[in-house]
Amino acid sequence: MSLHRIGYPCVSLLLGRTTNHDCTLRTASPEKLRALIRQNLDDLRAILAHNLAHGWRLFRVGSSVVPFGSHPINGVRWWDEFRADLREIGALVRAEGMRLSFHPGQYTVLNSPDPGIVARAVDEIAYSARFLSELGLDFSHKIVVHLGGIYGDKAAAIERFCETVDRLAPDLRRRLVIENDERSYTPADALVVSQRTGLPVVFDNLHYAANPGPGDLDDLLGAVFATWRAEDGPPKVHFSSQAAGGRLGNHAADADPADFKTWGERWSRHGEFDLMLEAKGKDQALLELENHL
DNA sequence: GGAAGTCAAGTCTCG
DNA sequence: CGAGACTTGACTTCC
Repeated sequence: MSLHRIGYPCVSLLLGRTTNHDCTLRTASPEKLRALIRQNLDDLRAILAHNLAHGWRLFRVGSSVVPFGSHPINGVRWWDEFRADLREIGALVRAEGMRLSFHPGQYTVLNSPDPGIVARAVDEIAYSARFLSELGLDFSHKIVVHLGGIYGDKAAAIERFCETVDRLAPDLRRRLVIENDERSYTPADALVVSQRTGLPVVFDNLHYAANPGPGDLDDLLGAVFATWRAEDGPPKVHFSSQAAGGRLGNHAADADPADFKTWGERWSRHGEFDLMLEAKGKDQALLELENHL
């Protein structure tokens, strides 16, 4: 299998640590935010060391690593105050050939007809990009976003997404990658946007199962992998198994080894890739999976 | 200390 | 047109 790096998002269940400690807006204060950032960076460092010990070199940083990182309530100059920690973590990542990413949540919508929503989405991208840059990481360390809503006219919605991306500062645009989702945008849609914007495409197998759209799977995968240029690093994929008995698209607690083998071999036909396991069981599920291979 | 309620934000569907 | 789902863990409050 041409699997290069493997990893999981945000939380280590094995260590009981997370990069997502946060607070409510109501109780946020500079002192509290500082304490949370400190805790998140400490946990990030511990998680990366633990991951290395297992040979896991891919990790998604939680969007709350700096709580309210793109919100006006957070005026902490975290890039100054935690410079030493950020540099140390970044040096470890580079020295060990690890790859980090962000994946902002459902509220980050770059193609909304509402300019205020788009502006806040751009702020969230800017904060995430800044975090990776303050670590000293190159543009292979990505920010993964979905394309957003449809608003009754997919062609117009895609057009708005592309225009927003075209207007982004280069150091933000070069961090951005787009992912197919489970109800609105298929891999074929993401490829159209990629051709327009130059953004690489992340292929998610479970979203594909729920919302395959047009196109032969192997043709799609070939085209998706080809969207990654040298400066972007190897193609990234998201893998998860369907939860038994859950709604279509629900992530299972664990990775199904047969499912993993099928998709792993399918992806391998198109070249080397990095794989993010999106299971509720996080690194526990990853360990389980490796024990069954 | 455990249990229940709450949380910045957006979009879509359903009643 | 308003309410709830989506997805979701961690915090906050209550007892």
